[in-house]
Amino acid sequence: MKSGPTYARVAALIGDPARANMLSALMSGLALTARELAQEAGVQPSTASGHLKALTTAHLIECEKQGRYRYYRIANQETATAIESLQVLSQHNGLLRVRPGPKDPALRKARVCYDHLAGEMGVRLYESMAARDFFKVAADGISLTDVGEKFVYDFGVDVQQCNASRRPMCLACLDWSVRRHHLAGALGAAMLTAAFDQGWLMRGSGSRLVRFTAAGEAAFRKAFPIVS
Amino acid sequence: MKSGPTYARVAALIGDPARANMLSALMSGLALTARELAQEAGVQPSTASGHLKALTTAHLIECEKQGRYRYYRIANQETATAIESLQVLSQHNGLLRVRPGPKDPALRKARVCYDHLAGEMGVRLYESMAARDFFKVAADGISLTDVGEKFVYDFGVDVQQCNASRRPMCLACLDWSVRRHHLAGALGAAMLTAAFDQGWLMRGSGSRLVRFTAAGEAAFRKAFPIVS
DNA sequence: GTAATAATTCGGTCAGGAACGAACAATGAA
DNA sequence: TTCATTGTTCGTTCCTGACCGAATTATTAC
Repeated sequence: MKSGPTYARVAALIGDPARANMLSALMSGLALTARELAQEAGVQPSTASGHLKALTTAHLIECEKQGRYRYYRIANQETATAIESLQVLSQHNGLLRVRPGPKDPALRKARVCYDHLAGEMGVRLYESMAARDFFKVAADGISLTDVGEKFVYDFGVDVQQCNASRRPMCLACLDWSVRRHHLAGALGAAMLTAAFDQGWLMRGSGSRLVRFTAAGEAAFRKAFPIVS
Repeated sequence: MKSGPTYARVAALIGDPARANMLSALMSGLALTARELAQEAGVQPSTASGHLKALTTAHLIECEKQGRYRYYRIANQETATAIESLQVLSQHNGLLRVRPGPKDPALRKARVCYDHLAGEMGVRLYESMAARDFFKVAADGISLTDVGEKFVYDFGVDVQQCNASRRPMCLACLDWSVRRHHLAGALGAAMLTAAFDQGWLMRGSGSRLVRFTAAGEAAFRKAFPIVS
């Protein structure tokens, strides 16, 4: 019985540290370029290319060409579920390291996912805007409606500049801490910048952590009410 | 970033073909000896010993000493869940091999899990007996009550001989096809043998498949009614 | 007591695959 | 056009870890 079960190959793919680092980065829901993933894994681009090819042929990730960039992302929900269950398993079995106590709820509440807002507040922003029909859902993604465009303009976002960037305008990014979506893409980044400019929040001690000021949180909740 | 995320180590452990073969065998819910697992993996006992040590220290499996045997089993539900999700992922992505069409439902209905009955009929047997208080649940496992002992005696099982064997008498074995329990252990094996002796069922074409005769299925359903 | 079996530890061999650098192809910017 | 940047392929090096066999320990059978 030389060859193992079919799932052994998949587990071996996830089991390599470099590839696992790439997958972890992609678990943010963002699509990243090959170079960014090489950086994330701490290997040379040539090495990363081989890993990305292996992951792609196994259908764990998929690739989208945009100009000279290649954006990679998690291919399907099954892959995300498998990685999540492995995370759960390693945290459960690794009795060594405990989750940070007071830091964790703060991170769950609000953090930066690369350059946009994630956590509960990020989910609130997305769902509040979605409930008010600021987004238009198309086959290739989501985009702003007219009223949505007016809203983000009033919020302090230069819509023209967002459109000009090569980056996808709007992205619905799955939030793995709360299992719901938040807003990513150029618009997500621009809105976070606008919120910073208005003094609503500041970067916290950790690299990903952001903290709302008291007045900023009140203003945020008013600007993004929960609409049923 | 040389070292990967914590779950990479777990995935790598599962990713080795020999270890994956062992885990697959243990996913039956049975506790197996080191030698049986070496056989299952197709490696020498010395090699298997190293694998088992690695899996044990990672808390993926756990070991119980009984005389000169060491019984290994899946350590916890998190491990089983992770392996299951990897199975799902590999089946979903491996577009190559399709599940056998007509064979599958028959296997779901009734099959042999090593030496006892599994599948829907196995679950029915266990749940029917449990509903009639034939089992007594203790901290270290389940055992027969007095009425249960009388029942299996009438069924044609030599209870004395079952007790004499070193093997655990009763085991509740999780059935991965229906996510419910069926009866394993010495009693499970003896009851399957008794059912064979009564001519209720026969071994099917596949090694694990068993088929009920029409009369046998009727008698089985009468002997193990669904009690609410 | 001796023999037999289960399981582990240790030392040595060897292949798979992860890493890098160099060269090349593709695309966008000057 | 020329240059810069992204990403891939190829050839090479090298190290981890999977495997086996022999020896050792522990337990049961005779």
